[in-house]
Amino acid sequence: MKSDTKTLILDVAQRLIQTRGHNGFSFRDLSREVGVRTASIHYHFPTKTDLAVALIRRYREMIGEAMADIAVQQDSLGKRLDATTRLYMDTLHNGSRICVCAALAGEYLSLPGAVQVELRKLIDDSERWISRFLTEGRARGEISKDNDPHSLARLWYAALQGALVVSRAGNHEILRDAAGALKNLTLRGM
Amino acid sequence: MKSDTKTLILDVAQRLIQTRGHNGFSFRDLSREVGVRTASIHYHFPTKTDLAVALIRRYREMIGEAMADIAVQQDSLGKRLDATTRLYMDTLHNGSRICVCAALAGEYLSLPGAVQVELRKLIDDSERWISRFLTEGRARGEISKDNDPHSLARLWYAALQGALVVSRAGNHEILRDAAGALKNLTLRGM
DNA sequence: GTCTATAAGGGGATAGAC
DNA sequence: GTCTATCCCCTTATAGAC
Repeated sequence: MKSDTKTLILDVAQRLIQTRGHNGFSFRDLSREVGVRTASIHYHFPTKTDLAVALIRRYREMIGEAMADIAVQQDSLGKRLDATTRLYMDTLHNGSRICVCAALAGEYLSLPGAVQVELRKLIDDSERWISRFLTEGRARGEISKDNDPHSLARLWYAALQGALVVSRAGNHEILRDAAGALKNLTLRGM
Repeated sequence: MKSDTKTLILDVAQRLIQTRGHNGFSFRDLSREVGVRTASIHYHFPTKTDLAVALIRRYREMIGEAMADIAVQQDSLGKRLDATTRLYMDTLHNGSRICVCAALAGEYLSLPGAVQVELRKLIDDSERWISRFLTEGRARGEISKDNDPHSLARLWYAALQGALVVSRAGNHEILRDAAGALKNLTLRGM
């Protein structure tokens, strides 16, 4: 059993960050939900910064695995973009969560330096995965050669992150509409 | 002189929300920067919720005026989208701020109900302005009739908000690249 | 690994003097 | 309008018993 306290703390902390942000939860909140005292949480993660860093690192690995799965299971650009969009939709529909990236980036200038560093790695990684999908799709003629896959990847990533954030506060249809419109534009005429 | 304490409090609070988020600043922070004691801030805004609500309301008016100016000064869809993009770029380059919308939406589930309500109004308003630009542009034949202006407006708003958030934490070129790519896709072949 | 107890400071908010 | 003084609770974090 690796479903021990340490893992449970990370699970709960991640959900709290995705719903309330880094400054929106405390060790006390964690304590209540995990079922141990705050001192026990400090045993596993000496400081809140240690916890946040470990959490982002784990999240980055999870995203990496999910995107690698998509790369293996989906053979066309259209399907890969759909699957990526679905990944974000699932996040939103799982307790109104947004991506850890957008949640933390929103309060970026209040974050400890070590957390900022991990966050940048998460963004770089995620952007690279979408960039790879677009580059491979372009090589296979699935989108116009006029497109710069790197800029287009940044657009996709920004749009997905932003749609998640705005959808939660506004209307959940925004994510579906925005992603649908972007897919149409990306593959138009192909 | 309307540049009184109340206005100064709103100015500083807005900057702090745009850089650190709602849970990332305190009355003490305001006190230091405005130059009055926290009790004086409570005189102008009894609770932090009152302050946030007033601030979003004012921000919404400012955005409305800026978008109305764009509607008057720019006569083509391309120019209007460029001017809107520039509005967001200016925000990012003014002390690494993001839009009040994205800053608050990131910690949505930790916000007081009254603040959530004001935030939704801000999102609706902003989306409507972009939707109007796209609808008018479509009627003038500046984009394909295949586009649904409403979905496209949601894409534009999500992309701009997300690009701002991700750019600040990652790389400021993301906003330029994402907005450039989206403009190309939107006007492609026209 | 988890607990109790506690430190030292920050949080929003109020009463009442000036 | 702004101040001092204060309330009461929450915050992260540590020491040391079990």
